[in-house]
This record gives sequence, C-alpha cells and structure tokens, in this order.
Amino acid sequence: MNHEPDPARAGHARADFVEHVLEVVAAIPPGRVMTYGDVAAALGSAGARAVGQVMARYGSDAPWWRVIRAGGLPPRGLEDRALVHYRSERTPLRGPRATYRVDLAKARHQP
DNA sequence: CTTGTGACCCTAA
DNA sequence: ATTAGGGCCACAA
Repeated sequence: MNHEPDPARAGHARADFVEHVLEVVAAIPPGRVMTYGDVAAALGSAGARAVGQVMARYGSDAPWWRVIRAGGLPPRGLEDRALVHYRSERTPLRGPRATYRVDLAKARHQP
C-alpha cells in the first residue's frame, strides 16, 4: 500500500497542530493557567512535549506564561519573567516568592 | 527513512 | 527538596 497519507489531511496535518495550540493558549483568560498536558489533551494528543516545542518556536507572541508545567511552575528559565505577569493578573500563587508555584487547584482553566 | 532535540509528565529512591 | 530513569509526541536536519 502507498505510505502516502490522505490528501485531505496531508501537507498541513501537523501545521494545524501549531495553530490549534496557539488558539487554545489564546483562549486562556487572564489569571488562569493550563498545563502543557492539559493543552495537549485539549488537542486530543498526549504530546505535552510537543506543545512545549511549539511554544518555544511560535509562542513568543502568545501569553506563554499561562501555560505551565504540571508542578505549577512556569517554563525553565522564565520563572521570574512569568512572576511579573502573575502578579499583574492576580494569578493565585502559593508558597514564598523564592519558591513560588501557581495554585493549579484555583487557577487551572478548563476549556 | 533515521537520529537528535526539547518552554514535558510520571514514578521511584 | 533533589536526582535518575523511562515514556510520550512533534519537529528539524
């Protein structure tokens, strides 16, 4: 059989993935957050890393601080930058400022 | 096609 | 809290 996929979804099957990710991220209201796994699940995929990959390349213009890790921490290296946005958006936080983490129980947004 | 990489997730010690 | 290992998906070369 031919290994070539359907023309219906060929060419931009994965390109839609990028736009879909950015769309879900853009739909997260201020003061709320979603984990990478949640975004992936919203797309029907289990690729939490793939979401991070997209954010790293195309998320520079999106509210990236609203997409965090399952542990409640923002992406590696952007913790202090994200904190500025959290304070500005009144995002529910927990713990001391040095080792803060987002309170997912309150701030988690479900589409 | 294979391989390497990454703003990840989960479990264990 | 920290480190280590395995698993998952999508992309770039």
